[in-house]
Amino acid sequence: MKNAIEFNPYSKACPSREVLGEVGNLWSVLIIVSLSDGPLRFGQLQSRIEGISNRMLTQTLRNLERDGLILRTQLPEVPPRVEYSLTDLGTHMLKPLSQVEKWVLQYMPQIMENREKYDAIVAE
Amino acid sequence: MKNAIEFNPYSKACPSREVLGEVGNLWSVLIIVSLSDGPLRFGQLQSRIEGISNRMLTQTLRNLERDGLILRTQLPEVPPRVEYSLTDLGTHMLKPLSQVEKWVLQYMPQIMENREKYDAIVAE
DNA sequence: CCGAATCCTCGCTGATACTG
DNA sequence: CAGTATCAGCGAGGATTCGG
Repeated sequence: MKNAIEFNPYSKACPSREVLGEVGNLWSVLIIVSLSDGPLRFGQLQSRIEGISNRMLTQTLRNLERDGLILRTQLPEVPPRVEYSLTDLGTHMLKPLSQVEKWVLQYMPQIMENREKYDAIVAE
Repeated sequence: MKNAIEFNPYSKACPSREVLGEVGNLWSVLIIVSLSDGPLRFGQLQSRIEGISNRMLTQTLRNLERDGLILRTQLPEVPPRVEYSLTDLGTHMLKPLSQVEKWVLQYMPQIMENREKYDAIVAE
């Protein structure tokens, strides 16, 4: 498992599966895409991503920081000011992730329609 | 919420958030990308996606079918033969999703490295 | 072979309260 | 402001069994 080519998310124990699940996670996507415009503070993220709990925001930020996708910068001020920004790696991941978000938004109407049809058929 | 432009995953109650979470889900990604080569049967999917349980495979397939991303085709044979294939909509979603998978695989080594560094620092 | 149904558990997640 | 700590619930998900 030394070479990149050997990573395989279809394999049960491969760490790439974990990463794929983590990166694809809703909160991660929303956070990463949010940071595409530039650095944001903890509170700014929390208000932008409506409904994310304190706990989940913290936890997801930590994971992303650990993977090196985002950078946490604590400014020496009072009251504390912490900014989160995308690293180069994070910027790379942003591209495909924002595509996913874009596609979902674009096809939402069709998906909604499909669901209605499906539910109507199943309900009969 | 009639227009596509009005969907917003940053809004708590918007259905696009649910869809984004569902599509980004690990199992969904692996299934959709798996089907990019052509139709696969239930059992084929289960063996390709190592470790997915009967239950999760069924459930995820149903959700994807409901959203209209995949098509379930039951062939009139004995024993039963069921094939799953991507719909046009599914094929559209495949593009960004396979990109995500590709990026993850490509940067896995760096991510692993970042994690080690992070853990080493935190552990001290 | 495909999958529905059931049971059970474990950890994700939210809510709340508290600290530097 | 930016978290950490703790607790409770609840739903995702695995294992197993059964049916078409």
